[in-house]
Parts: sequence; structure tokens; C-alpha cells
Amino acid sequence: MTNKKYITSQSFPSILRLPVAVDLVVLTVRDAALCVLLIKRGIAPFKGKWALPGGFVCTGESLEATAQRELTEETGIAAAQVGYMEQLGTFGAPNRDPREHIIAVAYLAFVPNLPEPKAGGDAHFAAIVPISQLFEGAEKLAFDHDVILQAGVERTRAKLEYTPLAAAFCGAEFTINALRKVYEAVWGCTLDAPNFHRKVTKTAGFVEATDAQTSGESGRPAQLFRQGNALALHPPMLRGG
Amino acid sequence: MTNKKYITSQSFPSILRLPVAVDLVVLTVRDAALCVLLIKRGIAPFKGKWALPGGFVCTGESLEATAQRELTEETGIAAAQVGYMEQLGTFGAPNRDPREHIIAVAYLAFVPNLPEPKAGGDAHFAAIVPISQLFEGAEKLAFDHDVILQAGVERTRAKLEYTPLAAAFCGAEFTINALRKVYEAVWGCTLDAPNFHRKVTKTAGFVEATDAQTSGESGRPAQLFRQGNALALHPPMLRGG
DNA sequence: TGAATAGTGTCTATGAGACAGTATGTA
DNA sequence: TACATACTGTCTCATAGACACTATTCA
Repeated sequence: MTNKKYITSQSFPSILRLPVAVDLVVLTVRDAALCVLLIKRGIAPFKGKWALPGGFVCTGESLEATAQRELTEETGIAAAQVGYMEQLGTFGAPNRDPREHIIAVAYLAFVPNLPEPKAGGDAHFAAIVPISQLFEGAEKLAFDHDVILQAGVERTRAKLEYTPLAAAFCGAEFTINALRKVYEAVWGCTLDAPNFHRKVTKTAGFVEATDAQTSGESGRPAQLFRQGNALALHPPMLRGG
Repeated sequence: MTNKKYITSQSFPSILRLPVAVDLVVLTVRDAALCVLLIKRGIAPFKGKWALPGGFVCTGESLEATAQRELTEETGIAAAQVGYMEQLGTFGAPNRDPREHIIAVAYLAFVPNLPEPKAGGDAHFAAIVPISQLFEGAEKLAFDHDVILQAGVERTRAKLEYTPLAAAFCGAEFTINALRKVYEAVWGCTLDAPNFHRKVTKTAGFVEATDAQTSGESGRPAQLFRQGNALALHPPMLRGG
């Protein structure tokens, strides 16, 4: 579709039109720490700064399609590797990009522990960085990506309370112990292993047992589970407070 | 700012630009029923259909500013009357508007019981309609507004569980009974009045007592409360199941 | 006094949390 | 056998829910 054709298909000639970007908060748990996938910017503005991966909505494309496309293009993560994805929020301050007013729709994705990312097609690098390092360090992300990342982390912490989505950080099959380590990484606390085990296995729809067990490791083999079919946990997990 | 100047300020000449609308899900409780404020469309498409109020983002305007402006322009509700407002989500399917691809950022607002709305400046009518009537009836809202409204109602039901925002449906001061009726309207159930009273008054930051009481009504006067300063309820309200 | 609404007491069942104890694997 | 990890039992305390009961107003 040519630009000319696009222009002539406009129904509101006088209405403001804005570029719409989709930015991704891709989270994973690595070495017992919640981490985010970042891209080092190769061009101005914020050249050399870390940023969330993202890109612009194209003609005829839904927001979800843009998110999936950018995930693959920018980070090399296939759709099948993504444990969960949802819309996080939309950020539209007129000055959030120094070039012009750009609307950013942020998506939040949970992926199981990843291999080191390969850089995408462009001349930029991807890295998986612990959240704690970003919040402690003085280094700011590009644009308003600190705010978006913070929103993503808080959404994630809340999601683990009332949904079974912690399993989205694990593979298809996982032990209760692995699930507990996800909670501990995301919430930044320790949980009592026996009580956690009972709570998870007795909450309807949280996990379902498979026929398999772990083997070859030290200690008693652990039962393997799959994510259950519940959309919400009744009652929810609690983090005190 | 002229259109010419706008065009020359673009930094990405080849990038798709889309109209960005803000649509409002304005909810209130009236006659013990959760209701939404709707506008009857005066122009095609969907002429004569009910729709959510909304309008386009203007130059230099944030999403929140657009939401506030549309609320006042389309419904006559002043900012001070709004109990609470938050972003609900963004809807961007390419075919959601038959004219062209339009991104809609939806906002959710809670307002205390309203007077009958006056029509806005345009030739359209506003009405406050019970949610139950919309979900039962066969009549569909314009565009994808049924989906947006559904998302708003579900967000609201969830918000009442873990925040003190039910108070945003009441005035500045309210009785515990009035607060309970908000819960009953939004959740569509009945709650035990004595237990509700104890739960609300004993949860830190949910409500704070004022010096005032009701008077002139039948029965024992009721203490008046204000919304507390808690952002979240620990532990949350429960709706069973 | 009676009706109406506000608010408290109290009993029971359920679940969270602490932590002792048992089960089952590897070295 | 020693050790490591998985899992279960059990006790205590806090809270939700049911519902009897008391308090305070108006007619």
C-alpha cells in the first residue's frame, strides 16, 4: 500500500494522527532473580542507552500482532516460547519521545529461562538484566521505559497473587520447588516450602500432576506438574503486608 | 498550529500514523444497580446506536487530559465530580471502526450518583443505563464498545476486592450501609450487613470515621465515614467462589 | 411501645504459618 | 550410612461467615 493510497483512505482529514509503538516488557527468572530483556539503542535519541524492545504498528496490524512480531524480530523469541503475554498499559505523554508525540502501548510477557539472546537484525545488542540492578543503579533506561518497566514488575507481582501464571516462567512441566523459586524471585522474599507445596497442590486449578518425576538429582525425586486451567486462584496466594 | 507545521515536525516520514481516540466507561450506582453513561450517536457509522462517550487526542495532549476533556465536553461531568479514574486498556483491531484503523484508549471512571445527564454540545443524547439491561438485551453498542464495557465492569468488580475504591461511588461522606450497597450493586449479590461493617471498619485505611452522623431518617443514626488512605486492602474483600 | 436501621458478641469452620517429622532418592 | 531434597502431620492463631443480640432513632 503506497503512502498516497493511505492518505486518500483517511476519513477524518483534520484529525491528529500519531505513530503508535508497541513496547515489550519481557520478563524471565534467571539465577533466582527476576530479569528483563533490554536492547541497547544504536541510534539517537538515547543512543547507547538500554531500552525496552519495541516498534511501530504497521498497516492493518492489531496491537497483539505487532507485539508478537516485535518480539520475534527484536529478540528472536518465537511465539511458542512465550509463557504468557498481556497488554500492560498505554503511555501517551506528548513529550515522552523527544522527536515527536508517539503513543506507546506496552505489553508484558513472561518467558521461561532463556538462552543468551542473539542480537536482532539491526546493529544493537540484547541483554537479560536483573531488575534489582536497574532499580538500584543510577543508570536510567531510554524514554519513559523506567516507568513502563516499573509498571510491568508491579503488575507481575500482583498477577502471581491471584492467578496461576507463575507457571508461565517455568517450562511446560515443572516441580513445585521451581514454582516456589519463581515466587521468591518475583516477590523478593522466601516462602516456607512445606506450606507452599500444600497450598499450590490443594488450590483447585493451580497445577495438575503429570505422570513424570525428576531423576538423577540429589535427594528424593520430585513430582512434575503442569499449569492448571484456573484463570484465578481462590483463595489467592498471600505475600503478607 | 497549522497542518503544514504539524507535517514538517514529523520525524518518521514513512511510519504509519493513526487517529488515537479516548473512550470513557463512566460507571455509577443508581437505584441499587451498576449503570454506565452512554451517548446516542447522531452520525454514521452506527447512527442512532448507543456508544461510550469519547473523542480524539489533540495536539500536545496527554491521554489523561483527553479523557478529562471528553468527560466534561460530552457528559457535562466536572473533574471534581469524578470519584476515580484510571486507564482501562487499549483496543486496536484494524477493523474496529469501519471508516479506518483507529486506536482507542479506554478509561474507566467511577462517579457518585449523578443527576440526569444533560446532552453535550453536539446533537446527541446522554443516558445512564443499567449494566444488566445491556447484557441481557439484544441491543449491541456501537463499534467494539460492548467489549470495552465488559472489560470495565470486570475491572471494577476486581477493584472492589482489593482496593477501597467502592467509596469513589459514594459522596465525600457516606455510611457503611451505602458502601455495602455499592458492593452489592457491582457484585450482584447480597452481603451480611454486620460482618461487612466489621470488616470495613477494621481493615486499616479502608475508611476513616468523621464526626458526623445521619439524622432525620428512620432508625438509628449511622456514623459517617470518609475514604481511607490505603491504596490496597490487606486482606482483600472476598466474593467467594 | 413498636418499627426500623445501626452496630456488637459469639460460635464455628477454614486457612495461613511455624515447624517437627517422614519418605525416597544419590554419594 | 550420611546426606539432600520432597513431602505430610499437626499445632496455633487469625479471619470469614452465620446469626443472636443490643443500641438508638422516629412515628
